[in-house]
Amino acid sequence: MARRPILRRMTLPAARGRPRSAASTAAILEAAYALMAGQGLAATGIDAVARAAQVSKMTIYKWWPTREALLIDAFLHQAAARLPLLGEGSGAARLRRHVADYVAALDSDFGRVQRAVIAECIAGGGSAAAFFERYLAQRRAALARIIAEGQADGSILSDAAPAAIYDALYGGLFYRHLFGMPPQPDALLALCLGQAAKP
Amino acid sequence: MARRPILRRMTLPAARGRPRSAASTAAILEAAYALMAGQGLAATGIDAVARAAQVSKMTIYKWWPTREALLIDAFLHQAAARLPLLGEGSGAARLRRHVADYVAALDSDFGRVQRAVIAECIAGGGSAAAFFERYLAQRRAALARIIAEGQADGSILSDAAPAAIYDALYGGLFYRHLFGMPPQPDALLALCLGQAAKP
DNA sequence: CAATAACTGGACGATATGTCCATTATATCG
DNA sequence: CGATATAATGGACATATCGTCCAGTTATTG
Repeated sequence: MARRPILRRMTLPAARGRPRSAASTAAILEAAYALMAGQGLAATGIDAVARAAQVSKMTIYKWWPTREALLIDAFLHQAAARLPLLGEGSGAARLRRHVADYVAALDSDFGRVQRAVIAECIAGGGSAAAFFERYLAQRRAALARIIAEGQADGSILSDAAPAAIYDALYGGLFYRHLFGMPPQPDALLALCLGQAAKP
Repeated sequence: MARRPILRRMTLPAARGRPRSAASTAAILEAAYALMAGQGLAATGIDAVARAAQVSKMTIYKWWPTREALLIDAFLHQAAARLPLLGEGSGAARLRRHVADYVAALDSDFGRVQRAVIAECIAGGGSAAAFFERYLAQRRAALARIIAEGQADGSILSDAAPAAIYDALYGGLFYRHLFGMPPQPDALLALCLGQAAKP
C-alpha cells in the first residue's frame, strides 16, 4: 500500500520539497549575534549578516520579515543556555545567585547584545514589548515564583507582591546597566527583599 | 581709539561674521522632536529633519556631529520645561507627585521620544551613558536629595541609601514602561519607601 | 567696503534596504 | 526513475540615507 505515514505527517506537517537548512539557520543566528556583540547594532545589517554567515541575502529575507525579528531570534538562540533558574537553597539564596549571574551576564557580550536588540525593537516598533513577550515575560514569571517561595520559606522578609519586588530589583539593575552605572546588587537586594533578609 | 570692548569679548567671544540663526536652531530641534514623537526614530533622519525644519542639511551637520547628539539636544530642548522638581510638602509627598508626573509623561509624546533617544544612543555608542550624563544624572541627584529629605522628616520609612531607593523606584517604573507593561506606581512606592510610608 | 562666518541648494560616492528573477540543489511522492 | 515541490544561490535593481564637498548667497562687524 505504501500509504503516507500518518504519525509522521502529524508531527512534521508534510515535508515536501527541499528542507530548510539547519546549518544556514544556525549560521545566520550566530553571525547576527557575533556582529551585535563585536561591532554593534549599526554594523549588523542584513547584508553584513549574510556575508558573515556565508549565505544569500534572500535566505534571510525568506525566513525573517524584519531585522528586529532576526535579532530577537539571534538573541534567544544564545540566551537559551544562559542564566539558569534552577538551583538549591532558600528562595532568597536562589534569587541572589540569579542576580549575581544576571549582573555578570550584563557585563559581557550578552549585555551588549541585549541592549542592541532592545534598541532595534524601539527603532522598529516604538517599544520593546516584542522583546518582553518573547523573552522577559517568562523569566519574570519564573523569578516571581522564586520570590514567592522565598516569602513562604521566610528567607524574604518583604511581603510586597512578588511581581513588584521583581520590577524594583531587576528594573533597578537594568536601569543602572543601561545608563552606564556600575552594578550594586547588594544595595538593591537589601532594599527589595526587606532590610536584613536571611541567607 | 575704538578698541574692541574687552568685556563683550569675554562674554560673547568675538562675534564676527554672520551670527548663528536662533530661529534655525529652534526649528531643527523642534522638527527632530516632532518627528520622533510622530513618526518614530526610523523616520527621523537628518534629511527628514532638514526638510521639516526648512533648513539646509549642511546647517545641521555644521552644529551637530552625529544624529545621537542632535536627538539628545532635541529631547533636552523640550524636557527642560517638564517634570518640575519643586513643590511643597514632605519629602514623600514631593516624591509621590513627581512619580505621578513621570508616569503621566511616559504615557505621552515625551515617553516615545525618550525611548527613541535611548535607542539612538545604544545604536550609536553601545549604551545610553551619554543620555544619562546629559539628562538623567542631574534628575537622579535631585530626587535622591528629596528622598533624603523624606527620610529626615520621617515621611519615608526606609533607611536604605537614597540612590538605591531611586534606582529601584524609577528603574522599576522605567522597566515597566520600556517593556510595555502598564504602570503601577503605588506598588513600587510602597515597596521602595517602606511598607506604609506616611503622606 | 573688506573681512568673516553662517546659511543655501545641489551633487556626490558609499552603503543599506527590500524585492525580483533565473538557476541550481535537495527532498518527497507516484 | 521522473514529476513535483520547496530551498538556496547570486546577482541585479530601484530607492533611500548617510556624510561630505563646493560654489554662491546672506548677514554682521570693523
